Amino acid sequence: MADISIGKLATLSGVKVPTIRYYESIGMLDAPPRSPGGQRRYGADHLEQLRFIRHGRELGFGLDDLRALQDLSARPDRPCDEADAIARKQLVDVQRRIAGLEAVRRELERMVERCSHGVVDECRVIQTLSDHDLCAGEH
Amino acid sequence: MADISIGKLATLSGVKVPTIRYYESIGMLDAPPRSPGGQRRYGADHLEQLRFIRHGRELGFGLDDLRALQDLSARPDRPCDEADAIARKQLVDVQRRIAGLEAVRRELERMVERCSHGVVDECRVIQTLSDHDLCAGEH
DNA sequence: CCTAATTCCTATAGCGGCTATAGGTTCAAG
DNA sequence: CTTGAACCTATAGCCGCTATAGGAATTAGG
Repeated sequence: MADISIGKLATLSGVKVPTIRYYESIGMLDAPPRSPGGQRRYGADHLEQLRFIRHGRELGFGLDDLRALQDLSARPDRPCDEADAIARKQLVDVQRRIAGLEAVRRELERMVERCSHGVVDECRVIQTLSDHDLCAGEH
Repeated sequence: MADISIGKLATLSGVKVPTIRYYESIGMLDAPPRSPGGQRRYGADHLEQLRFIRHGRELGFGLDDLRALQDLSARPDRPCDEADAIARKQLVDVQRRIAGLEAVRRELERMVERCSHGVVDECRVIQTLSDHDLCAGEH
């Protein structure tokens, strides 16, 4: 499991090659040793680190939050309040975004349902955009 | 309702001053006439145009879609199929995003609920990020 | 009418989180 | 030993703004 090329690491982690280099450049991923010719050679620890980042990104965490969580995971004896707080903040944020998108979804459904498939002048889609008062609720 | 300054237009439309200038710079908003000193002077038509854009943005449309919808609304005798298609595409996209966020929300709720409020080593938040197998579903 | 505060102007850079391109080097298979 | 794939760096671009700097114009008050 050692001396993995960046391409192999990309396949194993599901993170694209340029993204891996980007993570290294901003200090999210430890810089690996290099081959004699200067190419990156990763180990199992890098794969683990990258999977942690990827999983966090899938859950919508920002890279700064993930950096904080990474730092915490390196100190296993510290209380986990901070990690908990970051996750809760993320949950609240996701809930807020869902609520916003639900309102948008309802409005779009209304628009599309009422479209008469006639000409633009009578089109509910265009009308609704022009006049917010045609909307059912706020968004 | 004529000769509105950019600041007033911002208040009336709910779009910030730099954003209005940005919209003009990318051709989303018609360039208004200028005062003798070179300041922008808007009319009621600009306000309407800007409210259209703002409303569309609130519904999550991209600026390219809004440009297409703007063009359509200028041709009231054309069939509204295209506007309908854009709105439907947007609805599908919003539904997809909601579904993704719901999956994320469930996972975050699980993480947070199971946090024992102990030390990092036993923290479900960190553990789950490190090991995707601890997740209930895909996301 | 003059001043001072506020608003306005342009141009440019930065945000997050990548992604794409160009032009070159190294590696691995045959 | 050759070829072609994968690698390297550096830079620019994506979206939709937002912030900053360094001025010029406008407006309200005295």
